[in-house]
Amino acid sequence: MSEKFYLTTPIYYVNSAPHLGTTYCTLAADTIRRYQAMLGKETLLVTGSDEHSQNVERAARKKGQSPYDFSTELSNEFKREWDLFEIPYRFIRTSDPRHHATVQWLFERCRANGYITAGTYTGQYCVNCELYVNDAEAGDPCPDCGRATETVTEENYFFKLSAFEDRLLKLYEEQPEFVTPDYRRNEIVSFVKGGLRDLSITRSNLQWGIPVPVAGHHVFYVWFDALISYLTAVRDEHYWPADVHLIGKDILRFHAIYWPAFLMAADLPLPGKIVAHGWILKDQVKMSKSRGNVVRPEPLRQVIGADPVRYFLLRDIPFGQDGNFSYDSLITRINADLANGIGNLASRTLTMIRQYRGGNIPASQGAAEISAAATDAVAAYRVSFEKYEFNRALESLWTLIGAVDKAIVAYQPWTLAKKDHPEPQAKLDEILYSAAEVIRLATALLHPVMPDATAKIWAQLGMTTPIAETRIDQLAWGQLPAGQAIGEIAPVFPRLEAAKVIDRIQEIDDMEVDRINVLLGKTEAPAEEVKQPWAPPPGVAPLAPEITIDDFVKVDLRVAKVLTA
RNA sequence: GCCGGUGUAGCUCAGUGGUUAGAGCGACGGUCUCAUAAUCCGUAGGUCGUAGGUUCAAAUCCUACCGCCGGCACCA
Repeated sequence: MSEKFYLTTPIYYVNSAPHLGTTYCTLAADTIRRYQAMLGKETLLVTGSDEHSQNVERAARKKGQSPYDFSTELSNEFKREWDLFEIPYRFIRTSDPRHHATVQWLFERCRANGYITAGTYTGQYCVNCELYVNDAEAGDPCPDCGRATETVTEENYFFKLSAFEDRLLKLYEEQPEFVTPDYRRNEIVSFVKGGLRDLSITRSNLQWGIPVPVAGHHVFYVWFDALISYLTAVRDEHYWPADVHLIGKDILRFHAIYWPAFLMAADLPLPGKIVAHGWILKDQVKMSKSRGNVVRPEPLRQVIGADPVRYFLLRDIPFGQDGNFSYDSLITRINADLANGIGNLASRTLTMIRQYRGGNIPASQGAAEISAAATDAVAAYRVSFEKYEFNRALESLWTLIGAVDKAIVAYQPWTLAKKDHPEPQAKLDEILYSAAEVIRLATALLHPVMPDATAKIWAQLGMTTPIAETRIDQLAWGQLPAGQAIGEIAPVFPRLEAAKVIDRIQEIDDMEVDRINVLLGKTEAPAEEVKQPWAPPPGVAPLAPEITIDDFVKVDLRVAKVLTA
């Protein structure tokens, strides 16, 4: 009976289509899941869609659809994207009757244990937008429409979050990795130490939601709905509790505080850890619909391919921190590490094996320095990977790849091949075997990150066992069988030409935007204004015509501080 | 405002008291030829945010200031 490993992404809100942020999280989750599978575990990745909200209801109505039909189309959009990225998942919708039943069941359990109370909720509400505005004072403007909000008071049900302060602090202390990375844990600890207030978990004037099993009309509000989907997805299965909830830093508090408290209140086992990642910035600024700088995954996948995109995101961004996305860094990274790095190493090694050894892996122990470096790299990779430090894991592997490239130049196999004596021939076997064996080890370790490309290299090496069934905890130097016939050689990571690639991405992105706008019921294309050249605001003199560089060097620019005026 | 973090080469970062401060990428020059105009070698580039202090010795510890980032209750 193998160990199970259950992890989740957030269930994504159906107010928009997948973007690079949701894709990042899902790709990372897929990578973690594949890694755990290669440790021999029975794995499950759950993702899904969060559908109940006033906003969704309004968007659907505007488009002339029921909230359910609207949500169905959008959740299909997420499924479609993960399918295209070839990510295996189990999908849960909050509109699913099974989920309704689970939420109600959990509510009853919490209530039976005395953690649900009836109370009065008072807050600010925008009648126009039908929106609860949370940290607003009486009369504050609505963030959406700017009209004054009204103070509303209604009878609600509350969750006694305040009863869990001590137990939560004990959890964070006894299980320090419950919240990862550690700086996020510190934030959570200090927040809880500051005292917890009870949580209003129902609303009486919303329609599109899960009915609360009490007299009168109430539906569950936000978190006592969304979080519970993780449980719904595996209800009555051996997968619970989740080993990892992978989330963005913006929803950490709900996962690290509310969620364990709900589960404690219901006497259910707690998840293993909450892992929070950062945001992806586009050219150093936060992506947002209003800025019109949202990066969509589909053009990247179509033009560059899923595997290089996955590699870039995990290699270039320290997991947990915010990271920057730019076409320039993407293309540079792919060319340097994939095309010139591992791709070229595989290519040159296999070609030499074909040319000098008739396409059969030579028999050799390999070079001592390389086998030692490889053993270290494998260990370092695993340590970093299991701490979710993907960038460091990958970096340690590329140090090894660099060492092999260096060794090839030092050995000069093309010179050795011309010498028909046992000694140089043995040296030739040694370097060729070493290089091929490093490729095998690196490819196996990289398989969770780049499932498709690594399978191709695996086949080129002549491996006959499925790469996904390789046990990465059993990798050791020297397992590449001597005499094995290599497969057909073909480049796996072609070099990218920046200008062409970017043009093609833009082209596809334009089509994507149109398609998504139809889906969301938006008629006019938004955010076009950001592409307009900058214009001076009223009262500011228009810009003078630009000058050439030749004129510019003639300009004498000086800075002065005005002391009196 | 309060709390926490951070500021090191053009870019991304490593380096928590001890030799002339490092890596990758990018730039430039050279080289091999097995390879995807790849590899490899070399060069350029840093008053380690600023000002003090502790110490025989500080990027590394302390203080102040400046900049940036995060958290400070319901942001899916």
